[in-house]
Amino acid sequence: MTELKQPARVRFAPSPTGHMHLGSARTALYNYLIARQTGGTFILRIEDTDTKRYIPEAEDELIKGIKWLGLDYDEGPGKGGQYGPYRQSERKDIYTKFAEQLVESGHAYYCFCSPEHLAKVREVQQANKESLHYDGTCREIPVEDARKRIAAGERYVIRFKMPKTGSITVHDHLRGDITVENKVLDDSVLVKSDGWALYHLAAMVDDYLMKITHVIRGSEWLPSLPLHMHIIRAFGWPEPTFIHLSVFLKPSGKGKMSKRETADAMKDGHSIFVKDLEELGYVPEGVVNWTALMGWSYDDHTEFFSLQDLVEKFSIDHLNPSPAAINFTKLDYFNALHIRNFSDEDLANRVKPFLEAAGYKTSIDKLIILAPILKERLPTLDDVVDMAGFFFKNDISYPAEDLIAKGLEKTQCRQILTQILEILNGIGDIKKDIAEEPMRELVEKSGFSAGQVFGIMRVAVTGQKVSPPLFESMEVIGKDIVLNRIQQAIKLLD
RNA sequence: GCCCCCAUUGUCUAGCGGCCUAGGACGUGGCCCUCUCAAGGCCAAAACACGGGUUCGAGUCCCGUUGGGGGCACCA
Repeated sequence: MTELKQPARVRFAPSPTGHMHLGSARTALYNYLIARQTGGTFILRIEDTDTKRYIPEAEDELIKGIKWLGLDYDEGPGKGGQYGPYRQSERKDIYTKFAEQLVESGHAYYCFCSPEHLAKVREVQQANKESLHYDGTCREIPVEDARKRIAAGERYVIRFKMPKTGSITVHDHLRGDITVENKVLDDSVLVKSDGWALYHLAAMVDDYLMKITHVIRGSEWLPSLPLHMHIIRAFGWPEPTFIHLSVFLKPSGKGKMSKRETADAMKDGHSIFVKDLEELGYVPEGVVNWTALMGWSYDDHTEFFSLQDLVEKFSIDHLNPSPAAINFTKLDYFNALHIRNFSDEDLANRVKPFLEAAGYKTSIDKLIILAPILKERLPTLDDVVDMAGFFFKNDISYPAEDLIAKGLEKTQCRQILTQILEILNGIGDIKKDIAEEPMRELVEKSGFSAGQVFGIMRVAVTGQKVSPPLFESMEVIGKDIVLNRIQQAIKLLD
């Protein structure tokens, strides 16, 4: 704890090509945590160099998502910062400059191969069961010749000139040293024929220029770490600490979530997309706690963490490199745990939009009163609609048979209701401490079980077989409406 | 086909050579509490993939096998 830490400059660098999912959320979280923990800087960088896959709404969703999670960034789109711009689409010239520098220093070359040629090469390699790689056609074209062809209008890309021999050792903070033979590495394209840099170049350039100290990203990047390190070393830049996070697997642990499985999860009220999670009634505290623990742990028993706890306790030294299967039931658990932890006011405010979306007219005051009896019963905020909707309706409706308690006849139930009505009518107030005692006496006299009597009463008053505690509920509903509903129930049994 | 990574109960994980007859949590089963549903309490079943080494001693280190995952684009 007394360990001195240098302020980290870290970045979350998503591409705006789709919905923000759990994997991204965790990557963003971990980046945020070490930034805050070290008094460093959390940067948002949009990697939008692929104009073909660009989705205009995606950037907004991304920003909304990380803000919802509570991860505010220090530098990035909409925030500025001295290392901007923070959208790669606004940095094209920078990449071109560095790419040319690589050509100049002999670490890269111009390539004029057509896509058709490349496809054919791949096809042949595939047929021969060889590894797939560029065939090197343009590798040895003298730079002066290449420049002439470019001047003459030929289309070209810039490729990295990967050494043919030797090996490179890279370091991943979770896995240690990884050594690969250069000959299995490819002459990857750095700049496309449309002039846009590819990830491999753009990200390395930006990380350097933005003075990134720790690169925390998904493990799908691990195979290209050797290439990235070659690029970094070709420039002679300092090497950031690389941390490749394991991927999330589908609940069965067999592979990633497919489109189909994602849709099926949604039917169950679960999703891997941040925006869905919000709509489904998950709270950021729960999502953060849950995702933080998929791949990281504090000790052998502590599991409840607020964002602030995580800022204090997170450590990149306790990361787990193995892939983790998503466990939605555990998300439900963490979500419920955090909901229970909310103050009454907080819960009231968070639950209100869900009731309103369901068409109920609500008031914060009433919700604050309700909060204590609701808290324990809400796996998600959305559950408030089923659990507490009856507090906000004028007319409740339910099938008459719900009024007939197990083991009782219709007439017996009707009689009980009549007695309940009498008792409630006779007392001044239906507050719990006033109403409960006479009701218990009724149970005693009737010879039926508390479960039977209160069950009938519950349906009559709430219209539901499942509800928050009866007497507390009646108190909130108010005497007039309670009596009225019981009368309705009696009529229903006629 | 080639390359890389990973490997403790169903799932998330603790474990960094002796504190392990392997700990916690979710889930599951049972009991208690109880006006329903929850919440809470108690209890139970459930794991070191396999085979070789190294060591006085291995879940922990090394090698192999198997299994799983990821990557091999003018995507990120």
